[in-house]
Amino acid sequence: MKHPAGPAIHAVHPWIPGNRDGGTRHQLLSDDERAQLAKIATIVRFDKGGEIYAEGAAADAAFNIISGVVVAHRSLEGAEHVISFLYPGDLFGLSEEGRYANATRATTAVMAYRIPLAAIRRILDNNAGLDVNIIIKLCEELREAQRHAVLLAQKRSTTRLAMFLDLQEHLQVARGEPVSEIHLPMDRSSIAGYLGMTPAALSRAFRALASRKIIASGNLHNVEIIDRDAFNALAYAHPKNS
Amino acid sequence: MKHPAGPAIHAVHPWIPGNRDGGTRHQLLSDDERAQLAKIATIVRFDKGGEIYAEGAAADAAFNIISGVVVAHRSLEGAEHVISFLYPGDLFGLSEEGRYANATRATTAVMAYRIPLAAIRRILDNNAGLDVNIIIKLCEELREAQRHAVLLAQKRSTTRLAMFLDLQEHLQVARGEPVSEIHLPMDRSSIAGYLGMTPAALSRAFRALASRKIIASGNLHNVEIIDRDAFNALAYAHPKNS
DNA sequence: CGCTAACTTGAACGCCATCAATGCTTGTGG
DNA sequence: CCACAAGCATTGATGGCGTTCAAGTTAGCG
Repeated sequence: MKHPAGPAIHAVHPWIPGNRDGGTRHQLLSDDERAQLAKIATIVRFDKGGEIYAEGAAADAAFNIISGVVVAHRSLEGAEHVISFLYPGDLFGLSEEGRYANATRATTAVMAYRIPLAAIRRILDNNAGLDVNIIIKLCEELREAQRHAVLLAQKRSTTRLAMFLDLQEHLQVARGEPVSEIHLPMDRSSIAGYLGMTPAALSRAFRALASRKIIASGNLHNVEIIDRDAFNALAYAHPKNS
Repeated sequence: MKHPAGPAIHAVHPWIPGNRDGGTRHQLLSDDERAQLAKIATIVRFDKGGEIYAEGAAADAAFNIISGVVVAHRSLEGAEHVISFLYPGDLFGLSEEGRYANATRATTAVMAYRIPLAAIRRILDNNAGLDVNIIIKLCEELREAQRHAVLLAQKRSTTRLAMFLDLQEHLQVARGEPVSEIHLPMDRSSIAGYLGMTPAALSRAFRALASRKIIASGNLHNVEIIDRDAFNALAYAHPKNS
């Protein structure tokens, strides 16, 4: 991951039926597409906690993460609602309407490609192969947003937390990282914002799962699932899949 | 709307900066694209309450609504979470992975074009102009899913209801329908499922808004906003827009 | 016109928000 | 390397709000 060849977009393929929950992400861009994008993209760096763009600002570029984690959020009168967590291989700053629909902030140190929107539009108009891949990526983001909504509709905070941990674990698998422990790079208040609850409630939810011997967490950013059956009973109240 | 020329997809344009909340939807397909799709599409009809496809079923076709309203939902152990309401001009059955990710049901009588997925893929590969429009549509669906998540993160049921009514009103404006009253074609339990609460709580929320003279509803499927300022104070706790 | 399903209303319980105080850890400067 | 400070995370007590279950009412459909 030192010297990447250019922007990289990862997604699971929406058409090819994969194993339901073991869906692996593929690189969507060909080598020359990456090279083409690399010519117009610049590499930008953000410190931990740094703002990438503000909600409502004029949208002039999209971003493609090289390393680090970004959190997309909207601030609504005091409280901050987290829209999504973005990882390397993700593309953001695209699904807007002339202006950014939400703010983004680096939740760890971040390196990213910055791709001017005008260039993207130009490529979309000329290049036939690229846009199908963007469609695939958008489908993935859409499915994730809908999963997020399902998560938020749950009433018990332990259920929401279990579903969140399950989601993070799946993402980790898809990225090809080891999964003995679930890694949570973001801080507690970001997780709370994503789950639609307060940090206090989130802390209690962690404690509840830990005291029921379902999870164990040494440090703040790592969680291990001990009782997989009890965990699944919480997280999979819904899709009878797998 | 009697004899349509073929499938029609409506969406607000994500790039052209429109007036923020007065965003009007445009027809995304050219006449010959519609004609081309009409050749491979069949018209199907569903009774009120009829299932269009089940969650997890093999996805073999997408649908484009001609008339009526469809509700996309996922059943999680008893409770039914509503993902979205789909109106004429909407496209669904697309953002999946070989299988449908959620079930859909006609919440009113529905007429729709049924477009085999294989045909869509074939067109996407050959036809350069069509896929940009699908990207636009996907961006719109994505934004809506994210708005839905923001709505679900609200704690007070009256806030969620107000945000929902606001959303429905905007959709009605975008469709070019009169807006003196907000029309709600779906039944209460579908709305409750969309808002992540029980029908009982939804009923109380309606009553609360009515007794505070913010809304008035004669019949079950029509609501009028009486006190616009108080309504906006509830529904717009967040985007400092327009 | 009667039936059935949907919606409303009521009472009690439980969960989460709130507010505030304490404990921990991260980073900074001595 | 240690001490300190500032944020972040946890914990405690209380109250409000929505769920639950049940009964009553309305509306829609044959």
